[in-house]
Amino acid sequence: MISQTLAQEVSQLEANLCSAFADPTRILILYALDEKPRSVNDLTSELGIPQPTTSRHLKVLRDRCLVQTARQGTSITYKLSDPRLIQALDLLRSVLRDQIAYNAILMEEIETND
Amino acid sequence: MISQTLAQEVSQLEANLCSAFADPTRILILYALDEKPRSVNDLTSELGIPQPTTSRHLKVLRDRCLVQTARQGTSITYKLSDPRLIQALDLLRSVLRDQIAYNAILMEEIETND
DNA sequence: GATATATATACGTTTATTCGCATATAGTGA
DNA sequence: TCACTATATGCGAATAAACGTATATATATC
Repeated sequence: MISQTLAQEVSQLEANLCSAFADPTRILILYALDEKPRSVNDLTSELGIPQPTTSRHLKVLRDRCLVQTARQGTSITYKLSDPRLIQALDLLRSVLRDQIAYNAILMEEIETND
Repeated sequence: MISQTLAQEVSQLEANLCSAFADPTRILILYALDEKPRSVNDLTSELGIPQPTTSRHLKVLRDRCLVQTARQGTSITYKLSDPRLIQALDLLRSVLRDQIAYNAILMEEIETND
């Protein structure tokens, strides 16, 4: 039995952090913010989604301290709070790439044996 | 406007992968499997959860190819399919640690100014 | 101070997730 | 083949997420 409560507490926090990644729009937002800081309006027009949707996704990221805000005159600029977030996402993306490559090989096998 | 459809498709896949991380029990399972491969029963008793719960969480991981299975006699051994999954989780955990450390400093500041 | 623009929130609805419990399925070994 | 054990699934209930539309808040400029 792995030491309970502490490990559970940590994994609870970690899962909560990860739940921010469990939405495709938020992934796009994070990568966009990694490229350069942007305002809500910038993100809204670049992603082609309604402004309230952008705002709500940003709130999810803000609540978990994944982004930081700074008012720039009339607008608010969001930026990534930690580059490791993108490092982690890139790692997962590389896993994804290998999975797809593997599936492609399987597909070829099937076609060859056909 | 960032090139749509392709970027969207990728982020959709990535979000789907990440949704596997959005549950504390699955985080515990992944770390346990990283330590060493285990059967469903092993995980069930180590995590202290009902067996059907273990099985369903494993299904989520299996559906996303995050774990691999091998029958060992009467039981089924699960193992991590890619070490990068833990690398990514560790990165996020380090972000979490820094967040907590930062909050601790803030707390001290408040107490000092009190 | 009033208006305009940027951002955030409220509300209701729809869709996913999770869980407990019961039960089904599938290998194994006699 | 039959029963035993390990694993998986079905079902219903409870909880949480996401979205569209409307609206509120806040800063800036006149």
